Amino acid sequence: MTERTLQQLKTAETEKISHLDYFNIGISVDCVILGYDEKELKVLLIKSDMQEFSGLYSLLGDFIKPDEDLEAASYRVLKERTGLDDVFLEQVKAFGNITRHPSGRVITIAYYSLIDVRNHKLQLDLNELHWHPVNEIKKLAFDHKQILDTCLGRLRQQVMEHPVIFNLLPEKFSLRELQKLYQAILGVELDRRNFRKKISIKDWLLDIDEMEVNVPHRPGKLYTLKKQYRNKAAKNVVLQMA
Amino acid sequence: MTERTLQQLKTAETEKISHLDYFNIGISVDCVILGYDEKELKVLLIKSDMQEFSGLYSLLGDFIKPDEDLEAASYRVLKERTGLDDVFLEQVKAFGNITRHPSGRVITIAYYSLIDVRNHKLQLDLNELHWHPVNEIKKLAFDHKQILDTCLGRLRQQVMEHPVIFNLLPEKFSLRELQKLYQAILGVELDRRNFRKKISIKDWLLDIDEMEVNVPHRPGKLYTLKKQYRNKAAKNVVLQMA
DNA sequence: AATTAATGTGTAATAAGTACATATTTATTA
DNA sequence: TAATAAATATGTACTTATTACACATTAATT
Repeated sequence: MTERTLQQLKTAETEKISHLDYFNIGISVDCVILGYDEKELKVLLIKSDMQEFSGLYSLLGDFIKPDEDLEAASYRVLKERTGLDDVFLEQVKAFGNITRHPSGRVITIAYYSLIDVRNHKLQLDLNELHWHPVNEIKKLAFDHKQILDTCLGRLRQQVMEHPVIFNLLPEKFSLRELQKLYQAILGVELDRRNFRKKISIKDWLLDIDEMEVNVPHRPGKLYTLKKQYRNKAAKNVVLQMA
Repeated sequence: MTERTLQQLKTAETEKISHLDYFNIGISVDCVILGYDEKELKVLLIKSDMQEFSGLYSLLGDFIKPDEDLEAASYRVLKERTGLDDVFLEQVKAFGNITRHPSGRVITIAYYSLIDVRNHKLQLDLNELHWHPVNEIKKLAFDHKQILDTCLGRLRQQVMEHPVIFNLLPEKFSLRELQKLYQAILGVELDRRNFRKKISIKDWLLDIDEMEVNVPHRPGKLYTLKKQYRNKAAKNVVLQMA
């Protein structure tokens, strides 16, 4: 902020009209909540009942409260919608086209969140929330398709560099499950031996000396993410990037 | 945005108190305007005259107008402050801690911009703007040091992947100049032969069959960035990432 | 007992990254 | 004008990472 803008802020605080000029922009957060289930990457959506978007789904979001940090607002949306609070969440980008919201000017800050669907009990029914396979989504309300695509792009960018993908898996998982998940996110087939070599070089995993159970084939070893890489808070990820 | 939040928006529009609840957050853009001069990476700063930050410098920013796109706001700041309009600009991150602005709640969206200092005539004197070597900056007003560091991190991340660095150089440049700039940004020494190999593999450059002049040593060849990579608009970069 | 569907493992070939030295060119200086 | 300074231009051996690819083994199911 600069001198001149502070000047403007002070002016805005004393004059009613200026105040409205500078403060009638709404600010929201929107969360791309991703889960992995039945071999697909899915996103949590709610049906839009806005006339403009009838029949379309939208991301989960809410307005930011004046006394609420950005991260707090996105965690609150998650908590309110899913009941979860110990989840991975990272800011991706602000979206602010003038026309993006039919009811007025709303700038939104997009976050993406990764959730282990199997392990957490979500309270989906209460809110008419549903998981939708990301690959089948053609159109969403507002600019939410663009937000979704941007967040998926960020996820793909992060996934080979940082151990974020494990937030989508249960604590114990096999290398097959992990590889399938990478393939679902990256949209490519990976060679099994090369994949295992690559993962083992990163040294993220701990062999816990347990085996898969209830699989209709030879069970694989189970692994877990090493403790030092378990960073669910967005803060940690942000620090890594800086 | 969801049903419930739209509900809230509509409520906010009709009730005075709720309106103030949801709309008394200020939104600004702040620009990390980077230039390269005299072998150093520099950032354009203005002296803060807020009491809270006396003696400190701050980034260039302004409030977003209700009828103004985010990108338009940051381009406007650049244009007003430097007179430039054909520059590289990319959004990095929103910063929204409750306490980040002493005068009230202000969420800011940070952009970074890359400018060829030698080629553009900046109107710096009018605004009391000055270039500061980024390596000498210890403290800035607001959370601007954190914003600067985050933007520099983003720049470092981009610089080997995408041809953005050329926005800091004149149209024609030698490989020595390019290497010095990479070194300034990345903070490392690079081997000259390996650097040239790496750059030539990327196939970004066009040999224009000209030589440096007025250098106190053997002149090097001059190169220019191939036309297909000249993307100054932030839009293009965003698309690449998605 | 046979079948199914996985697991677990290694090597050769190619590509990319790193470390490193010498002859050449131009401007400057003695 | 000869010597010096400061850079340019260029290649190879070594190491590391990536890719392509096949077979014996295990447990559950039929």
